[in-house]
Amino acid sequence: MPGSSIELRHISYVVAASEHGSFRRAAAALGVQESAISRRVRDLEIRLGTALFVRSHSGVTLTLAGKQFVDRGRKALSEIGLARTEVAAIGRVGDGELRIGILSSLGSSFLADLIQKFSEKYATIQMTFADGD
Amino acid sequence: MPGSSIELRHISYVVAASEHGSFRRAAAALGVQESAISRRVRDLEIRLGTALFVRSHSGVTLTLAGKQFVDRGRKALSEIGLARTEVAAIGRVGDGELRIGILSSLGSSFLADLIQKFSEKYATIQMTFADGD
DNA sequence: ATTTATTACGGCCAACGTAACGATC
DNA sequence: GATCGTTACGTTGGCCGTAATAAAT
Repeated sequence: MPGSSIELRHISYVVAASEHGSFRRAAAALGVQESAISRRVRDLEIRLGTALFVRSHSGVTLTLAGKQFVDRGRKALSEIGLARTEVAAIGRVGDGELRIGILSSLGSSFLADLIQKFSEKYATIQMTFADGD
Repeated sequence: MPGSSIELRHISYVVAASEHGSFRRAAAALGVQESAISRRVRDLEIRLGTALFVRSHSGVTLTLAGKQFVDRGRKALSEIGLARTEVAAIGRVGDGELRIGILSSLGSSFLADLIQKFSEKYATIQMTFADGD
């Protein structure tokens, strides 16, 4: 049994290999060993029941199934990339704008309760606790 | 240092938690322990730099960032699901239609070479080797 | 008492790096 | 010799389950 589920790293390997036309160059670009790409791709092909690449001594070429897989895989990777940037942007909204002159470690539960109640109603609140400056 | 990259399993946890409104019920639905969901989500939040859920004693609720993340995450999961079914469909095209009266173990290299040349030109060929019947 | 999330501990296995191999150019 | 993919071996780090903790209903 190969790995139990398809993960984004596996998809990255396939996409990189398709872009570079070779497991070797894909591995260099991703900073891993060539054998890692070879094994991940092979296990993925076993799980899918279909070859994704045709191997030759001059590199690798996508099969028809491989092309479809790369199309979908790229979209999935793109969605996650967008998720990261969007979430990071939201995380920065209001960053540093609210400053409360209490150290959280003092832990008067009044403030904690207040914030808790507030955050339950407005689930978008972002809290940043600074210890020093 | 939490895990080094966002993976599809982590996204599944977040989506399930958002659908069930609780880490506990999400864990039951996915067949894992509640602590696994709690840890994965926490590490993901650290990596993203933003809370995805507001925790309470009655369950969890998505933050604004969490909603965005779930939207994108669902699309990514959907793409991978489509990739699987499409690739499986392609893998089955022509299955069993080509039968060659030679056992691959006999290994006359002529046939192997022929198939290799053919598959280099038409990268969509699917090969199935049967030993017996 | 039940339901909720969190966290420390120990173990497992998926994935990796290293290294050796076979094949082609 | 250089480039390409594959495979065996040993290791490690990410993830999990168990179990204990804490807070609220």
